[in-house]
Amino acid sequence: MSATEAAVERLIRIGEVARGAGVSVRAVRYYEQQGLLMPERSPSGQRLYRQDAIARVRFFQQMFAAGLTSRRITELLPCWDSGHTDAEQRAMLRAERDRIQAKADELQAALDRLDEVIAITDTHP
Amino acid sequence: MSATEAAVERLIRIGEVARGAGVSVRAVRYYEQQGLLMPERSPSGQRLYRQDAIARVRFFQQMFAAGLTSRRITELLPCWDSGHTDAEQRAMLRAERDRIQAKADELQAALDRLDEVIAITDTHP
DNA sequence: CTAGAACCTGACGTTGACGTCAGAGGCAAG
DNA sequence: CTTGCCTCTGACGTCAACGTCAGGTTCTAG
Repeated sequence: MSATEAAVERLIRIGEVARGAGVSVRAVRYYEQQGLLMPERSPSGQRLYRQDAIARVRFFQQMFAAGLTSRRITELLPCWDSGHTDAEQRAMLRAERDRIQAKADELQAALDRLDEVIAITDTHP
Repeated sequence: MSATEAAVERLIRIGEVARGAGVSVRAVRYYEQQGLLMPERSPSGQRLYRQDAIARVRFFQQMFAAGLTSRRITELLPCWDSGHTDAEQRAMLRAERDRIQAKADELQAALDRLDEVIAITDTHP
């Protein structure tokens, strides 16, 4: 494996990214539109992604599931990519963390109430 | 306190329900539209709620926060009110419970990833 | 009696992450 | 060459839980 071979990564098309990450092609295009993913283009205009795009999309899904918006993710992507932050970004990170924690607590409370109902209705046939 | 007094509950108007539960008046009307809340009406057409409407609205909020739709809540309200369920309702209860649990796990995973980033960026000023 | 707060019924607007459709081009296999 | 799959760019549709506005009625304090 020469140095030039190491530098030339195998690029993949949008379908492979979508299948790899378990999302739709439409979703991957949407992420680009939101500034989350900036693929190269082939001479004919087709999107060409690096391998790690799949992991990135999975990461986006995880953040979406946690209630972050694509806008918020774009603002925090530099932290993730460079490992460097300013004060404002650190504050945002902590704010999001606290928000997610609060939401997790809400979920747990709802879970407890549902479990109560389930327990009651299981003994009351 | 006579028997008739006990039977006549003090009814409240929509504003009091909304303030008591910490939601908007619009939200309370919306819940009625979705079949979640069926208040009486005064002769002039104003909605009159029983005291427990406030607790019900809080319950709705908790279920919404857990990702249940108003439709799902209406389907499960009989369980909650009567404590009685058929097989289908029990299955729905368990399905919702599992969905919420899965979502809680996702949240925890997202939280862990954010905490990683926070830890790294805090040591990398 | 009157001003202002609270209430009423529609009905259209908002937000986010996509789904879906139309019409046109691109790419490998036979 | 053509068949069939993949991809492209718009652009409109969706869904849920409300927000918001308009125009009118009702209740209540002074």
